[in-house]
Amino acid sequence: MIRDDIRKVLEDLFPGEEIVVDYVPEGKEGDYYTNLAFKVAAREGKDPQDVARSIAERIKGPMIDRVTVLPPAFINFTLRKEYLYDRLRKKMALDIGGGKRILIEYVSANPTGPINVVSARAAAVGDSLIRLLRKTGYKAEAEYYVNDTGRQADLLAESVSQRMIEIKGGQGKIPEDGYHGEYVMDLAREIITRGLDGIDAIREYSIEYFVRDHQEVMRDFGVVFDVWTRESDIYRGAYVARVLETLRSKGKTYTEDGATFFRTTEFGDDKDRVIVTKDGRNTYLLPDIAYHLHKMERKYDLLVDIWGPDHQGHIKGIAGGLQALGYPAQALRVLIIQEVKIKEHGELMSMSKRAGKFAALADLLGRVPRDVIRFFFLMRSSSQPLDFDLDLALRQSDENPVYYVQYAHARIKSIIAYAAEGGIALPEEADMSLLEEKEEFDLIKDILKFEEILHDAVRNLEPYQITYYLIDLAHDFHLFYQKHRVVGEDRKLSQARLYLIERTAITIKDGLELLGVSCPEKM
RNA sequence: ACCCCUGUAGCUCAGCUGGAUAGAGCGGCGGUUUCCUAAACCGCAGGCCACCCGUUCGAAUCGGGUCAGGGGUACCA
Repeated sequence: MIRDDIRKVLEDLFPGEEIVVDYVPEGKEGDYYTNLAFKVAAREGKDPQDVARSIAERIKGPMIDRVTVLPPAFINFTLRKEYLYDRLRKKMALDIGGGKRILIEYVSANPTGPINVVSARAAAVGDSLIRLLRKTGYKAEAEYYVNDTGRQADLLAESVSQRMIEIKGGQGKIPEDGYHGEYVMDLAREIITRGLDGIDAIREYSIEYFVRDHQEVMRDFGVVFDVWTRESDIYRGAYVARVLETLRSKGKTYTEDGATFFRTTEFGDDKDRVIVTKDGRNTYLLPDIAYHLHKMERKYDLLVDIWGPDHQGHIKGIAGGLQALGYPAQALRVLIIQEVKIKEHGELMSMSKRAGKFAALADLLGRVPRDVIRFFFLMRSSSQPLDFDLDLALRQSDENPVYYVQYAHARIKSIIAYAAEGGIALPEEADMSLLEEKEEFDLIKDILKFEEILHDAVRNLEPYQITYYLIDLAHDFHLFYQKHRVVGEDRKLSQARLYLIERTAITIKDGLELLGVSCPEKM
């Protein structure tokens, strides 16, 4: 990385100093800057600009063409052209992970209804993270957890069986906290047609019905999971019993009013949580801790959970559970993805399961192309609530940023094809010293920046940064295209520019790939 | 009452490990095509970065408080 190369030069001059190197804002001289002089001057009580000048004189590096000091005391670096050409020729150093194993669990929607748009956002983020981590040298696996047992499964079965009674002309009564959605009717009809009866058979069929549904919808969304783990497997493997036993023996539980409490307050929770109710049922927390123990025993270097905002309160319970079992706090990272609202005709639509007609991902996929959905979901930081602008998403024009990026790629491919027709093939190597225009350098620097963007995205586990980068890159390409002809009289120059735009196209393609968005050759 | 997220241009949002005149897209207004895709490009207008106090050479960014919006606070998941 260029950023690190510069940082190393500075670290040699100031060992142990925490050095910040960042991009120079548009319109200022230089490419990267450091604020080092401010810190040194503050510490030594000297004039920052004097300090900056004396530091600038001592800076030398093969990548640096010019060092400029700008008030109040910025030290700016202009990169050498030859260095840029050279970097462009080289492969990017993308092995960040060194083969570390990371498990990302996401979506994990209960098999009691269709997948909603918040889960869809988690799917887009999770899948993109998997792609990003694999690209950067991690062994990343995607996992979907299926809650196929417990109270919710019972409630679903009960709701379905009551609907079956209604369909048959009887008087059904759905439990108050049961499932009232229209989809339960469809399921009830299907079960009647199949001639199934008895609550166990109904439960099993209903659960499998939604597991299949989730698998299909995820496939349609282009999201592939490596492992589908079931809660029933966790029980069968006696993980639940083991967790309970371990917590007890370590004194992390106590009994009150007949219920068993786990001392989550020891791990920063605001109150202790029940894990076994007074009538002897396990709450969700216990099997969930057991599930995480199951993950841990599969030997991952890091567990990542992606949850919706409604699960915020459970972090302490799970994290505390793992710590109580002897695992370090850093072994688990929980990402909370904020909510999604669909906006149509300027109005936000309710996302409640019953009221919202686009609450289900399958419905949204029926109206908006997959590429657009995924791109839009990845345009915001996960920690930000997201308003999905349906009108903009449906516009197949310049205003839609997905097409803006894809178009840059298609345009490049078209130019390359045009050049080939005229007898100028895409060169393996080119004389890059012919590239001297500002727009050309901007493009080269953009391409090289990709490596830095990926590093940042990995560090923050935030793929949305890639989305912004791609819009930026596409813009700089379009700008270059507007000002300069690629295929022209000068054959050597044409080849150099072809090489440059091909590298641009590859970067766009790689970037879109990380987002799970397609990259058409023609538009 | 407590916990989490948020408050930046008319709208949707970047920027927040503190740094240079606060950026982009959309919307508004005005331009660009004898030429490789106009799904493009350029210009103009538009901001007490919610408010107050503090830390600092320096605050949209960090800390405390206030106000406003959303979500969560089950022996449900």
